[in-house]
Amino acid sequence: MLEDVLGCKWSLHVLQLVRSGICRPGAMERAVPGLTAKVLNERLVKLVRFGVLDKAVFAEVPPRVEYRLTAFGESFVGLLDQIAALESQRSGA
Amino acid sequence: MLEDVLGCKWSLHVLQLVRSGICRPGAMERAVPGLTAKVLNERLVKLVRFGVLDKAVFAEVPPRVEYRLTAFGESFVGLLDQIAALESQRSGA
DNA sequence: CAGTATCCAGACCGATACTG
DNA sequence: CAGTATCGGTCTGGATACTG
Repeated sequence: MLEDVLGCKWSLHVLQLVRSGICRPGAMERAVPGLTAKVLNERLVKLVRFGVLDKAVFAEVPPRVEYRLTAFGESFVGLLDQIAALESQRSGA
Repeated sequence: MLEDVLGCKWSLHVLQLVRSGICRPGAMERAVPGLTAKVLNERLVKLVRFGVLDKAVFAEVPPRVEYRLTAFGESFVGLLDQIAALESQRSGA
């Protein structure tokens, strides 16, 4: 699963975005240069399948969708953060 | 860097191997079906470059090489373990 | 606006052969 | 035995177009 989530360079960005409140596909697409709807969706779907994200669909018009971190997802990105911290600690300090 | 390490499906296996004492290329190749010398080496080199592994070359004949986890590497795999634990906890329980 | 299908190019993996 | 170079197949990402 780690493989699947991190096998794509965008996954981390997506997770980061959701965490910073950018939880709508359109906004994400605009926020990350180079990220296309297709890839974004692939990631989103997988993240949801893995229980990292939750999908909330609002039956409105225009359609609105929001993604949120699940409890599992929170822990998950937390660990990821620790790794990032470890890394910057190594290369930076 | 996370990207680079996990962008390959073998990286985790390699790390796991080193941790379990299988630290020589030949042994690794034999231990993991489907893993070829080329890919193994690519991973090893990158892992060393990132400071996750340490390479020890023995000037013997036949040539012997051993890879070990650095302090950074230890912390790194530790975090990876926590993620794995989190995951099994999620799907298993 | 969200999501999907199609097409194409590029990257990566895997096999083989060769050097030290 | 360790490591590198080359070549070919495959899989994935990226761009475009279309549907709900």
